[in-house]
Amino acid sequence: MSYLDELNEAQKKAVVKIDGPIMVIAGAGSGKTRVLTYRIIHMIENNIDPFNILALTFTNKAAREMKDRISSKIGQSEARNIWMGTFHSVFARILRSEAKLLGYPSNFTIYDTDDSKSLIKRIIKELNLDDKVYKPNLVLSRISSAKNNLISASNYANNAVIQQEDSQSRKPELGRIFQIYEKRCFQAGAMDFDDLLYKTNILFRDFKEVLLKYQDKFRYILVDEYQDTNFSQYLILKKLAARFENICVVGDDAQSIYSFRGANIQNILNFQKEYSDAQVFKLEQNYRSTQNIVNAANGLIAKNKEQLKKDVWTENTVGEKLKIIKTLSDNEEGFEVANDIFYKKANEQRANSEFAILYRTNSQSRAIEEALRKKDIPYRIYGGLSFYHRKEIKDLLAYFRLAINPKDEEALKRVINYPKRGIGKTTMDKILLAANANEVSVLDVVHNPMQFGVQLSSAVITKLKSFSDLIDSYHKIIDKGDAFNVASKIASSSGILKELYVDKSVEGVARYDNIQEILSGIKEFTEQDTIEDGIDLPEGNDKRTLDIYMQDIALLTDTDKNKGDSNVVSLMTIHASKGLEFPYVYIVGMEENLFPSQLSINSRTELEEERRLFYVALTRAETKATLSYSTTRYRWGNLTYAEPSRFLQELDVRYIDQAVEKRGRSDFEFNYSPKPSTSGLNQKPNPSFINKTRNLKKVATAQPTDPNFQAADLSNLKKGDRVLHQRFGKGEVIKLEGSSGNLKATVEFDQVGSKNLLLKFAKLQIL
DNA sequence: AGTATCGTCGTTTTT
DNA sequence: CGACGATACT
Repeated sequence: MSYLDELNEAQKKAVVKIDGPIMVIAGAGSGKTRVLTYRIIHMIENNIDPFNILALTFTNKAAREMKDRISSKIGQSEARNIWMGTFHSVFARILRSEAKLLGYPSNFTIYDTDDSKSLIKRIIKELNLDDKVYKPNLVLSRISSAKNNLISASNYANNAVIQQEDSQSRKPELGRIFQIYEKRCFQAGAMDFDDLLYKTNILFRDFKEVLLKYQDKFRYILVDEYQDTNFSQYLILKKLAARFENICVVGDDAQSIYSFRGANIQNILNFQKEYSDAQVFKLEQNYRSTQNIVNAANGLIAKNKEQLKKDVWTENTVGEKLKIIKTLSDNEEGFEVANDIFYKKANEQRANSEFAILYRTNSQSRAIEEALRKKDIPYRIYGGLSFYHRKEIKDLLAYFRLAINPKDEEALKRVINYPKRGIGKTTMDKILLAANANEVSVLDVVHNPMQFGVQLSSAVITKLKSFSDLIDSYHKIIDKGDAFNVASKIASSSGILKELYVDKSVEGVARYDNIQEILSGIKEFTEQDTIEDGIDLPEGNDKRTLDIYMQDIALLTDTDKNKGDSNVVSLMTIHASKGLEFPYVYIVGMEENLFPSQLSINSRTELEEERRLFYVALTRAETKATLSYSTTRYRWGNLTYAEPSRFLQELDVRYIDQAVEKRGRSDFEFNYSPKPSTSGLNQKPNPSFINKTRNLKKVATAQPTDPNFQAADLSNLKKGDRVLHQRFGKGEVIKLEGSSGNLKATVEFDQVGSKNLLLKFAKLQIL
């Protein structure tokens, strides 16, 4: 029983109580993964059959790592029988084996967000609706949240309250779009991400014997990151656990950061109400971070109202205080961060892999990357545009998808004219229309357009025929060989390889390389003996065919890819950093309207979520956290002013290196003249630095800066005033907002359009 | 049918 | 800025 000695008292309690409903509230860095792992080991040591254990994690990577640890303690032959994976991958697997009951083929396609969006765009167009009113993104998120709350398309369309809501927002057709969307997915043999959960609920609701089967199988259920589950997931768990009630959820309400995806923090807050005999254990000792980091994070999160009480503490050293870097541009911010890393590496012999740079939005990575490259610091971006989302990869995968599931409409649309086959837009419009009218798959129509009343020239019909023959031939060989064999056959005979090979441009070569990379990935898959997503092959099925490969990667994200333990600096969004830890963490872009995001600052709950996000970011750091902000930043192509984030001021000054410069101080001005700075690192550029590093056009079109340009007293500025700005020229004030000392004006400039200006920065004269 | 060019619009965050 | 769609031209 040596493994129990590796746990503290609280952890031990959470591990040894095997039966009944249990909630573990695990503070950041408190050994949550260890508890989950040891708990499973403990269960197996106590003769619980691994076949009866279901462990749900947030990422496939987390599942794989946990499985590896368990394997190393109890052996792979036992560990492999545990069902372990994300909600999506586990229930996708169940749905595949029960698909027939729902009228789906077991090789159904999983539509990713791009597929869903493209289908929605198509439907909006077919209905002749205005896509400025029915924005595809908005429609998709409406549908998504409906599904996550188990509202079906027909429920949605027939619900009076929803209807009224949608009419009021001038979008009465949302229900109709939803219904068509659902129908089209079904006809294409496709489920989107939300369907994987939604249809699981339907399956368990409508087929009691199926539910019973899985209840009986999964007698012990463990859920990681419970704070980020949504209603649909909650209900699946509730149903599965109803019979034995051996459910253990682990999470931290302070780290709930996925409400935009339907995650409902109430799930964790209400667990005790749900299971009245639930035992609750709290893990409060932090093993990860220094006292300064833990204390700073505690003080911050205390500002949130809604949370379970806990008291995170650490025995670690006090450590260095948090450092705050102020810069004058986003480029300079990148420079300072790269510089800091450079010196830490040199002076303290740190490895690249000890550093992480975290940001709120993916677009912030650019400036950072540039700076790291200049300093020759190797880095890797996690998340962002995933490998699997690159155009050439998606094109090739679309052929695979179509070969596996010939009804897959989105895949077909993608490749029917790539490489060029002379099948254009008009032809496709006719075909899609006919497919819908006749309720058959698109490929059926392609195969025989006349039969469905499509008028086309015989030349086009021949082209269509040869395409559908091609797909048919792929479909026939899909399980007639190993994945690599079939994949390379498709890659070359479809013409994709050739298309990219002849393109000798830099991008073309890169694309060709990417195709080679995915093919060698498939080769690797063909040769390995277990599947890397944390779920092993169904018993008795050890064929390494292309359709199994596609199932394997459909739900993989970039973060899941194991790119070796190469020694590089990690760049990622804060969301992607959840669950990770690094000795040195840089959190960049600590600015109002960026972090917290401007979309969140008007609602208490959303602002609290941003604060939790900051909490997550801070608590990734083991040794030192460095925060940075810039007073200006390029946003969608033009320069904007930025104020330091309110979160900086929420940090207790006792834990930071240098007092945060309070907003409203006069030395915050953009027109900054070099003067002694407290940080040393901060003082370098004058404003020209900002322009030089950007494109030269901007400098050329800008008004020359007049050093004698004086700002007027703006305290009497009001709406409708005409003003003069030294760079933007003349304009009219159309809006004023904010409190005095912090006033923001929206000015419609005659030449350059509308700009938001902070009056304490902007040099304006009233005309 | 295919290509070139222009205008539009947007951004959190991801399974 | 950059992706994408609509438009106009070859």
